Amino acid sequence: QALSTLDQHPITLPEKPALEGLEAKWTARWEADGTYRFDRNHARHEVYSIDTPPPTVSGSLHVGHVFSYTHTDVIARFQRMRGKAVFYPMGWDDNGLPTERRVQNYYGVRCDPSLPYDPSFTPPETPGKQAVSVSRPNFIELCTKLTVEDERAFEHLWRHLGLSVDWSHTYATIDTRAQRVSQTAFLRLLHRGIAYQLEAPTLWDVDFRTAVAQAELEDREQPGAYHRIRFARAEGGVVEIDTTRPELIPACVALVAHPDDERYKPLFGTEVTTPLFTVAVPVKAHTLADPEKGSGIAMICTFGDLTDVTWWRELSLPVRAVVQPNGALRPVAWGSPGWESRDAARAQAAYDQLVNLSAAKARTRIVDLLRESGDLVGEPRPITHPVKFYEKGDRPLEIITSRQWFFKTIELRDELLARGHELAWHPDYMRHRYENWVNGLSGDWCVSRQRFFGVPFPVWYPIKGDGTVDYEKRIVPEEARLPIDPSTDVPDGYTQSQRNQPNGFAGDPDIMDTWATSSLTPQIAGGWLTDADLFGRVFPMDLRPQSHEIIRTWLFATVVRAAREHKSLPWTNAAISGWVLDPDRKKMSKSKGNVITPMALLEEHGSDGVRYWAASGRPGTDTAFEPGQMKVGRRLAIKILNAAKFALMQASPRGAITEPLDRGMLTALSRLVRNSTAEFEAYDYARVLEQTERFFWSFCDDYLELVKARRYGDFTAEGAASANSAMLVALSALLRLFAPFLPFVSEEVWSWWRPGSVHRAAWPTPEEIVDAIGGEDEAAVQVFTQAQAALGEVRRIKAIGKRPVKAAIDRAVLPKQFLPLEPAAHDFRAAAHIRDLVFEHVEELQLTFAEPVPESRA
RNA sequence: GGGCGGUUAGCUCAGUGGUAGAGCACCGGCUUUACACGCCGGCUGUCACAGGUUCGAGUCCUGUACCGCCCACCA
Repeated sequence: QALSTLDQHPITLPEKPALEGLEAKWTARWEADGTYRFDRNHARHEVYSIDTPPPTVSGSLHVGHVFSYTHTDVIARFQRMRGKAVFYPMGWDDNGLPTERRVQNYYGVRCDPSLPYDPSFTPPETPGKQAVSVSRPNFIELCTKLTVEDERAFEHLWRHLGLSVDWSHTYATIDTRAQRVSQTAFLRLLHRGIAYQLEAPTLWDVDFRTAVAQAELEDREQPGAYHRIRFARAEGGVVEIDTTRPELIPACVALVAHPDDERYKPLFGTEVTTPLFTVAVPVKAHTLADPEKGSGIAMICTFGDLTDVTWWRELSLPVRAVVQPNGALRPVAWGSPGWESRDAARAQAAYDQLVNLSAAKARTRIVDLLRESGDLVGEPRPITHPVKFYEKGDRPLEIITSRQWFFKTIELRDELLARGHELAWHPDYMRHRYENWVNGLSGDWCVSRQRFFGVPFPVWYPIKGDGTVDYEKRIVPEEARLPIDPSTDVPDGYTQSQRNQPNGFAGDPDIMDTWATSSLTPQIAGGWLTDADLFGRVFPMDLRPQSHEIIRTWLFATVVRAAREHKSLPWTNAAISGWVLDPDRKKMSKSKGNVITPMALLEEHGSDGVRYWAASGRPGTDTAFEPGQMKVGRRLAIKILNAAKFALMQASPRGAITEPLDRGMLTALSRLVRNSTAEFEAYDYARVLEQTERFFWSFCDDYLELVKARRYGDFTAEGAASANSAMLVALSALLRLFAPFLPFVSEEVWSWWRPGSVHRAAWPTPEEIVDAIGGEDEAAVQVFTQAQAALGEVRRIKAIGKRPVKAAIDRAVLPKQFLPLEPAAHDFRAAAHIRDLVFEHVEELQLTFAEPVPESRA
């Protein structure tokens, strides 16, 4: 800011500046003043909009959240100071299994979707031993009630951390608006044939009893064992297969080997008989069979793994399913249609020992049976192998045939790759994860879950006269009716009494995958459907901040939905945060028991101190949890208080900035501002902090120390005026450079002498700084930088005091380096902390100042 | 098996072809009138390894090793 404007405000300094209490003071003030309120009276290009990740409120916030949300806030504050109207909403992810589990335990209830809504229901005071069954709407009410309390605690923490969120723009992924967006988008996809229903083998969690999507899988290395099993050949003899899942022998529908495998070529087209159950199954050829694995020939079961599904589909095999949704083997009447056996009595006798056992228990049992029957060759050979798990599950996934909703995504692959290319990634290499995922998509997106707390599918089905549900004839509501819950709401033309009756209707029992709703966060937060004016000003958004492990889920799904609904990207930039690692280099997480309460950290180190540590983490880079860095940040904040106090405590006289040291410092500062702005534009906030901090410490330790005597008036009034004015110009710019990182201390110091909030002040420009000295002063920069270097040398002379002074100066004060210092010589002579030693020998120094400059350096 | 990062001081990490850096930790000195929550100084390096390009490589290229993450078809 120009010198003249710096003169316009009175300076009010506290006796003893301190960080304590700044969070409470300024969060209240910012709220009262609406400092971070989004002003929608701006066109799209004047807006910077952020698709804030909605944290899962049923969990607790941990230091990883503080880390990544600080990154977003730093960017938001920068953009705001650059003059953008920043749209920075906050969402709460309260939709999904984690909340559901928490509510069940907290209130002692269980959701039963067949029950009618009870408006007068209140949960028991203390959860009873027996869970109380409640309707889905009642269950959702309890979820909402509990999450509201969680959200309050989260908001308090976020405010204390200093997030510059506009708290009038909040949403929850289960709230009415989100449900309406989610259901509307679903119905539109349904009408366009992009959402479809299919009865098909699906990955299934037997504990949660729900389908899960490809994106929610993880592989875990599990102990297992190869079992070599004999199948009887029709013409006599046996064929041996290896399997890790012998309990699925009753579900075996074929054997398969590679078409080029000479060992098994003679068997293709023949039948073999399964052990124990004596079922005749064909031997087939398929290229997915690996001759190197096991005995080279595999058993196909319905269904042991995803390869089984592929074989089953491509080889047109029948289904013989034994695993139930709860993971136990279902009762089977051997000899009945589909379960034909050469010896049904023997099959039944064997199977009766397995029925209703879990897969793991059935495996143990069948091994005994196979051993007794002589069909087990040798003993099981232990191995460890990757097994697919639901990421939140405890038991391996099964594959169960069920009716599920899907969104077509495979057909979109090329467009999705193009969108990923179009998106600006920070850091850029994160785009590979997305491309990797899109290229590896193996099926359409299964979006239905057999759970309760979520957005229901807004669909009913007519029931035929014979009482069967007609899934082909869906009944869907008008968009204007949304959101609806088909388990309690009644379709037009029906009455409640016709629910689940012949010639009546049935509601779709499922809910949507949590990503099916959270993939619409830009639409939910931006007011799609409800506030077209707002939506037009914020969408597509500017920034999606998120962590890298959910690129394949949240980021991917959001890109899919925007491509479908808006034919665009949902945002132009994706900023990917790394993880916080504990001292063992492991990701900090609740399960590992190494999580530190964020509020305790903020109280110990101050929000600015914690933010300093967080903002030092570069985009995408995993960062060690390091309280030491928080202490450093806290010290920096304290230093800012004290340096500002020094600059402001005797801020007159003021006047033209004439001294070379002052002019050089400001020119260097203008270059810092130029670089910082470019780095911030490139989302490299950590570098801005690092370089600003470096400049600031030198500003304190070198510049302020050198000009101290001059500003106190030891020389001329003009010299003092030059120093005072330069310090004010520098302080103004430095405070604004620090403001995105250290919002509390910056605001505190700003309030001593500047009007308004620093967070609404204009981001500094190189021009405003050099304007104060009438343009860049390159010669003065040399004085300034040489002064910094020379000061270091001079300090060493002092420290080496025991050596002969002449030798020390010869070593340290390289004459050629000192030439540009002559204009600052009086500052050097006056600098208190070096005066005592060095300038006893001022004669020597003056001699060195007089050395001519070598040609090579001129 | 495929992909992506990383490897620099005891620790955490910057380093954008041109004399190896910062902070922390450690050791020593200093009540110095903004700050002892401060200031000053010191110690600490086969820049993972091997080749190559270049006048010059921590930096660019090739390969190897190790660490981490993402993905993949569980016989």
